[in-house]
Amino acid sequence: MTKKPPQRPATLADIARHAGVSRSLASLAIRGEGAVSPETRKRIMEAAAALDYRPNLVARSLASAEAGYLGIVVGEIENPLQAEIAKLASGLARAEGYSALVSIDADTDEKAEEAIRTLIAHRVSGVLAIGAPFEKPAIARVASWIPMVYVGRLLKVVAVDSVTTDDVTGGILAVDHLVALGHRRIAHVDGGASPGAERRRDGYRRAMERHGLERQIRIIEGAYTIDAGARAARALLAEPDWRPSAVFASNDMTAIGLINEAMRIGLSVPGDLSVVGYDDVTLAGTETLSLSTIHQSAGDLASAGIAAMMARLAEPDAAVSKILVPPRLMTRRSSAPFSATAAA
Amino acid sequence: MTKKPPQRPATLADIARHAGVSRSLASLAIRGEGAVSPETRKRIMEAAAALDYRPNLVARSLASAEAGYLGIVVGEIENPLQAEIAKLASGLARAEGYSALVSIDADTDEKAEEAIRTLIAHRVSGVLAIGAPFEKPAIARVASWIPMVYVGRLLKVVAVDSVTTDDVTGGILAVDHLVALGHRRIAHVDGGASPGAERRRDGYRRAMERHGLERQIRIIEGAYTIDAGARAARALLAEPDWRPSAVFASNDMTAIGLINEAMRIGLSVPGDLSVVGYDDVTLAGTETLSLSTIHQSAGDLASAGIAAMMARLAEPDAAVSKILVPPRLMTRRSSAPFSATAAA
DNA sequence: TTGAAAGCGCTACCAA
DNA sequence: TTGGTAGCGCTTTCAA
Repeated sequence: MTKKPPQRPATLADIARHAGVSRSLASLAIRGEGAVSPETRKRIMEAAAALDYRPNLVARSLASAEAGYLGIVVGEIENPLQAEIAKLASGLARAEGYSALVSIDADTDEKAEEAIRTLIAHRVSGVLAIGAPFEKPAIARVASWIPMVYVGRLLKVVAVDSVTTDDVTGGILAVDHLVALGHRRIAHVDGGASPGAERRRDGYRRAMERHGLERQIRIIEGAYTIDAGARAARALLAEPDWRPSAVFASNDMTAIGLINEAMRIGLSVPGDLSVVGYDDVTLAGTETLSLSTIHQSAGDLASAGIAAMMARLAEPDAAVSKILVPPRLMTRRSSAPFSATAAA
Repeated sequence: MTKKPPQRPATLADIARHAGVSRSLASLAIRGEGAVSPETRKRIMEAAAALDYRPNLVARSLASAEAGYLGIVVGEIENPLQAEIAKLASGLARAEGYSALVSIDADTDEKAEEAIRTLIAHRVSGVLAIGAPFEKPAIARVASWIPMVYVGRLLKVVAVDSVTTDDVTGGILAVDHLVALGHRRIAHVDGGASPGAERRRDGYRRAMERHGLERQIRIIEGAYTIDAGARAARALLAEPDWRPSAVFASNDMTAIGLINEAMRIGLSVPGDLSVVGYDDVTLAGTETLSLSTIHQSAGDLASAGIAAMMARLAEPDAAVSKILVPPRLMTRRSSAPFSATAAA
C-alpha cells in the first residue's frame, strides 16, 4: 500500500458543484447545522461520500473563530502516570469539542517553553501542562501567555490553576493502614525534593503523631528510584537498635528496590517487613509483586484537569484553583499484620 | 497568572501597518526570505517585537500548499519504548521541517483509524504508526489512505514500510553470550504471539543449533509480563531431570518475574541461574536489578522511521522497505560464567 | 430553504 | 526591493 493520496483531496466546492448547490449550503449540510431540506441534504451527503470528502480541519479552524484546539504538554512521556493522564486528557478534550494538540518532547524547560510557544502559534485556547515546564519561574512565565492548568504539582506559591493528588492524605492512608495491621515501628523512605514528596512526608508525620507514635518516626532520605529504595533498605535494616516492622515508601519504585534488597538480605516480605508504596504503577498490581500502595488516579487527575481548563476558559478572571484529587489505598500482599515474632 | 491573552493576537496586517509596509513584505521579512533591505527588515522586526507578533501557524499551513504536518500515532503510550520512540520521532520530524501532530490515545484499532482520519483531515503529509493500529487488515486499510511507515513490527505480509528491531539477531546475541559464559542448558521463555516474539524464538533456536545444542532446546510459553515470567520460572524449575543453568527471556518484564520467583524459591541469580532479558527497559539498567539484556534502540528506531518516511514522501512509488535495526547486548550482573557446582 | 459575498491570516505570484 | 492581488478551504453573515 502506502499509496499516494488521491491527486487532490475533495473540497467543499467540489461537492457543492457535484450536488448542484452552493458551498454554504454544503457546509451546513455536512455539519448537520441550519435548516437544510432532507432531499438536498441527502444529495449533498451522497456527493460527499462519492468524492470521499474529508473536511480540511486546518481551513475550518482558520475560518471559525473559536474552532478550538487545546494544547497538552507532557514533560516525561516515559513516565506511565504522565502518559496515561495525557492520554485520557486528550480523549476528554475531544469530548468537550476540542482537538488536542499534544507535545510530548518537552523534557527540558527550554523545550517546554518552545513547545508552548508553538501551541500558541496554533491558536490553542489553553494549555494543559503535565509535569512541564518544571521550574516555577518558567511555569509562571508560560502561564502569563495563555490560560493554563498544571497537572501533577500543587504549585502553592505560583498563581496557576493546578491539579494534583492529595498526597498528605495519601501519606496518612498508608500509615493508618499499617497501624491498623498492628505495626508501630513504621519508617518512611521519602522522595527528597521530588514532586509530592514533601506532602507525603507530612502525611506520614501527622499520622504517626495522631497515633501517638512520634517516638517511632524515622525518615530516611530517598528518591523516586529503585536504587534509592535499595540504598534506603541497607541504611534502614543496618540500624542495630531500631528495626522497623513496616516501611512506607514515597514511591512504588522505591518500594520495589526496598523489597528487592530486603529479600536479598534474607528478610521475607511481608513476613519480616511490611511495605507500602505510592503511585500504584502497573508493576505494583502484578500477582508477582503484589505491592500494597497508594493509588493515584490518572483518570481523576485528567478529568479534574480538563474540568479546570473548561472553567478557566469560561471565566478567565475566576480565582486561581488548587484542586486535590483523593488517593486510594490498595491493599495487596506486601503488607500484613504485625507478628511479635517478626520484631527484631 | 493564567491571564487572558491580549485581546486579539497581532496579525501580519497589524505589523505591516505599524511598520508602514505591505503585508507581503512583512511576510518575507518575518520568514527571512526574499531580498528585503536591511533597514526595512529592521523596522518590520521591531514592529513584530513591539506587537508581540506570533505567526498564526494554522493560517500559514492553509496558505502554503505543503506546509508540512507529520502525523504520529501511538498505540500504547504507557509503554516506555513506544513513548520514547514517539518522543524522539517528533523531534526528528521538526528537524526535517515538519510539525508533528501526535495522537496518543489510539489504544484500539477503531480509535487508531479514527485518529488517522483526523490526522488526514489536518492534511498531514504522512503518518508514522507506532504500534497502532494492531491488526493487519486495519494496518493495510489505513496505509491505503496515506503514506505510512510502521514502527515496531516487521509486517512481512502487509505491503507497508516498516521499521523494527532485528529480533532474530537479538535472540542469537543472547544465546551466544550465554554459551560464551559456558552455559549449555539454556532455556527460552518466549512471548507467545507478541510482536517480535516469533523472531526472538527463531534466533534462540538457530543459535542453539549452531552451537550444537539442539538437544538442550527448551521453550516455555510466556508473555511480555512479569507474571508470565514468574509462572514460567515455576514450570521450568520444577522439571526434575532437566534444570537450566541459564534462561533467555523474550522480554525484560518476563525476566524480572522469572528472577523474582527464582529468588523466592531460594535460587540465587546469577549464582544458580543466569538470566538474559530483552528490551533494556529503564528498570533493567538499575544498579539493583542489573539485568543483562538485549537493547532495543528507541533512537535508532525513531530515526530509521523518520528516514523511511522522508524517503516514502520523496518517492511515493518506491518499493516497500522493511528495515531492521540492530539490537545490542548489554552485559550486566544477571548473567555470569557457568560453574559446575551450580548444575543441579 | 438557499445562495452570494466577505472574510479568517497567511503565502505566492506578478508587476512596478 | 517593494506592493497589489489572488487565492488556500472553510465558516458566517446577510439577502433573496
